[in-house]
Amino acid sequence: MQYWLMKSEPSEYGIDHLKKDKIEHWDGVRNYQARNMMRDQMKKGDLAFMYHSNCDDIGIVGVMTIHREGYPDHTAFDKKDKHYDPKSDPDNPRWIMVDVKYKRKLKRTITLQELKNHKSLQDMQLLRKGNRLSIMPVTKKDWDFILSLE
DNA sequence: GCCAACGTTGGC
DNA sequence: GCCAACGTTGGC
Repeated sequence: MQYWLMKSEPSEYGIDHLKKDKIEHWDGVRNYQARNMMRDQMKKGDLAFMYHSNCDDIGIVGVMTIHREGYPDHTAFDKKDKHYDPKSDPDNPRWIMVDVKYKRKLKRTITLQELKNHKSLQDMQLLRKGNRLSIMPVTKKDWDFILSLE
């Protein structure tokens, strides 16, 4: 059982969308490191924070469950899709996605600024300078601590 | 809108 | 395999 953090822009797809949809595929990841984690490490039943980036209220907003393990991201084959990738061959898909399931919305947003203020979280990958990964593992220690802030 | 920090591409 | 140019991410 592992813990994760997954970034999303709420103007594209946020926690309220997932609350309504209940289950959604996490498509559009076009970064090899993030893909490899979805393909090799994410297991059904793992828990993930949803993190809102590029918005007025940056931070952790909810909890999701990994509902389906890695499978081909079909949006890479769709010419009309924003994340279309002509180099992804349907017979040998380059990109992977998982399905996530809504678990709950946090009572409040735990902001990036707040996370930065906690010494015990300073080693979190999220807080490392220049970090641009949209999917990253979270240790159980950090997971529990962050939830205790809620 | 700016810009630092990456990741990717492609010529050599 | 190197590296410059370019594109993207994401906080501010």
